[in-house]
Amino acid sequence: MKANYLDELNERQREAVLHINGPLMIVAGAGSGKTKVLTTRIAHLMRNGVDAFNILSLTFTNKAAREMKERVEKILGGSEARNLYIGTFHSVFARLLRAEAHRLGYPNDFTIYDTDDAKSVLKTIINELNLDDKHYKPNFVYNRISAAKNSLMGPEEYQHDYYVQQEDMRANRPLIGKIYDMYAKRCFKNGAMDFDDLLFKMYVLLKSFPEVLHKYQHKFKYIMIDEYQDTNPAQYEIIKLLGAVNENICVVGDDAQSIYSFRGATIQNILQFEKDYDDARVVKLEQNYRSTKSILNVANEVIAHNKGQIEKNLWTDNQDGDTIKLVRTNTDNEEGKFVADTIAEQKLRNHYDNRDFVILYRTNAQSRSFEESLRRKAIPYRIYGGLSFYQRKEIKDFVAYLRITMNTRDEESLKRIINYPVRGIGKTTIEKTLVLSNDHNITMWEVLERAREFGFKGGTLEAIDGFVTMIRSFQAMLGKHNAYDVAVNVGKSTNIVKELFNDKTTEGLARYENVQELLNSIKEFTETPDEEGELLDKSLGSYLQQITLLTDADNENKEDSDVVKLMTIHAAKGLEFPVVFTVGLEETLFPSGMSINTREELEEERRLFYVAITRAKSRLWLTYANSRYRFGNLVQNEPSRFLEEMPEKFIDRSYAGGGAIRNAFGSTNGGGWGAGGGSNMFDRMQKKTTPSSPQQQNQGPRPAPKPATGPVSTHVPTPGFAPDDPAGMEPGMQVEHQKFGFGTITGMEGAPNNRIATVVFPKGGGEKKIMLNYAKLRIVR
DNA sequence: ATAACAACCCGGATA
DNA sequence: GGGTTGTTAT
Repeated sequence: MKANYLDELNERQREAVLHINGPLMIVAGAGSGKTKVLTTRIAHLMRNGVDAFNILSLTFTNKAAREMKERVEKILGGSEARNLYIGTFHSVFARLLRAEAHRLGYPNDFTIYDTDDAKSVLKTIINELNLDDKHYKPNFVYNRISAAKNSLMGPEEYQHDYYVQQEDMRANRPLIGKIYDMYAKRCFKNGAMDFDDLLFKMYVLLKSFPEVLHKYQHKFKYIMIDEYQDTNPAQYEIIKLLGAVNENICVVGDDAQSIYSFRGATIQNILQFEKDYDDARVVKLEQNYRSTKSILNVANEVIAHNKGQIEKNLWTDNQDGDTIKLVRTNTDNEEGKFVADTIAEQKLRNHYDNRDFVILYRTNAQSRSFEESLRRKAIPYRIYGGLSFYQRKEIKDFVAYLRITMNTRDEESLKRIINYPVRGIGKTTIEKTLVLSNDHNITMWEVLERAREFGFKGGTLEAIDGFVTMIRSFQAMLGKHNAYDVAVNVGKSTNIVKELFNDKTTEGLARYENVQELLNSIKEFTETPDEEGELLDKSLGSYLQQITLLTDADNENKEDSDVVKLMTIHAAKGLEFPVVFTVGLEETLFPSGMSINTREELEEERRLFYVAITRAKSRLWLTYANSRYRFGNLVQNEPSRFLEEMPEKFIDRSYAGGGAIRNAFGSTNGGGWGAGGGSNMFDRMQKKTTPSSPQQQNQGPRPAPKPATGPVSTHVPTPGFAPDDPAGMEPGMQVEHQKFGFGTITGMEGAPNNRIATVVFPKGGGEKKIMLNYAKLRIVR
């Protein structure tokens, strides 16, 4: 062990580390060395005689857990760190529940349903109730149920809670309680828990079985919680229960970075900590080691617009650094192009690698224009988020076989693969099985097992028996072979691997490779020592429960490859990058149009902006576009209100054109470039510029980012551009297009209600087919 | 049964 | 625009 581990800490950090017994709250500002303090504290506890087996450390992401474990190991040197119980709330509780599930009537190998599984179950139930799933949208219902569970409200209470019922009535969806009830029963019948159940049932378990609570209270004598500001009431109550005896609870958080209220998190948990534990020690980490003064000052001033923060003054010894660059472009595509150009330029000018850059956006859908522009410039990139590996269809299909092998109650998985690959068990048979299972109150699997008895005949009976025999053969393997051998056998017996192998299309090839990758991951799982806790559980059931809790970001193998990263701001929390582009800073997008109705919502958006800013170590670009495509049509947004909240001193607005942005803010016509607005004004105030590409402007002595290619498709529409009725358009006419500029209609085809014009745009890339219902054209003459 | 095509929906962030 | 679901044609 490093003897001098305390020397590497500043005074505040040391204070936090040295506190051993009793409740402790560490208020850790962005970039203040939070992880270092947490890991050093764990090491310090162990140094002072605390057994690793008695330490529980909970995080929100697998990545944070992994990192913490590695760093503790590094400080301690030995292998003792292996005995620590470090993991995400969900994965730790899944493991504990796995050990205790029988008490709740669940199989120990219960299935964990991800969001898609859960919504699919909900859709089934909604249809069973003869409700319209356009009105009772599974997504909406799921969110309601999720919120209920996160505040520890079961179906009974939900249906009898006056306030909740009022809400559902007002939303004209009075039957959500009924759906919740059926959903809970269905999940139980299926032997399945969804993500929220992992918290909810954990609470129920501890509350209902004092001996279980007692056991874990004495096992986990020291508890640490990372990102405490993101805990929800369920997590809060569980922590409180577990820590009630020893009260050795150490929470770390930053109220300024609370961005998960949609997941039920309540900022109250951190604000109230001192009231919950009256002898709590509070330590504030206020020195930032990450960012330049410019960046930090901007961040501080932005967050100061929120009310009711824990008082703190984040400061840094780092140098002033560059100003923050504010960039306005005409369209989302130009925004993408600007960012790609700037990355290329910065790589040359300041010798950055691709891995030094991150592009942060509010919504995943924004990634498209950046992907395109990066690809065009041959800059390698990777998008984080979106579909996780385990959400791909071919993987879910394969995993469904494994799930049904472990847990035959799992109806969702059964339905998924009962006729995949096709084996002659069609819709009618499945329906019949379903009805029988409901009538006799048994699982579908039990119906299939007793198919003959239930009157199935001929080819159908044969097919069913074949299926049952096959699944049983997998189950028989479990005792004698490891998870990998079982999985390989599943691939063979079902013919899935062969079938994918024979598919020579590009997608088929990718699917085949994905399944191979799945098999590899199972192999790796069975062969490597356990990551988390002392439970050396290498079973297939354990594997299945873990993978559902993995996200895209946990695909770490490409972690340090030299690529530009693209992700949502949410996904970037806890990370840092030398150069950050925060994009799409427009009203209705960021802040989201859905979160501007209450102060609470808006403040959370602002905290999100704060998180985005504080990811940057040395350079920060903020970009926004006058107009962008959203759901297929062009919309125009004003610059984000957050841009007004930044101190002028540290901002370089010359990229955007200082006049232009101020005009947009003060504009009475409201639009970024409405009639007589934006572009006109912009022209007037920047006489020397070419109006076609405002993002390339360079006002000061500072060198401009010089995009390598000229503005090919950049066209600034005529002031007052408004589309004309397509009905009046005929070949020969001169028209104007928002992007392609002026052109001539040379041909017309298609039905009267869906006419397609052929238009030649001399400056906009030649001949194009324009669907008149979609693209807006202005008739010039 | 599958492929090709039309209709429809989406409002967001995640373990 | 893009992804998914439903419908129709072969």
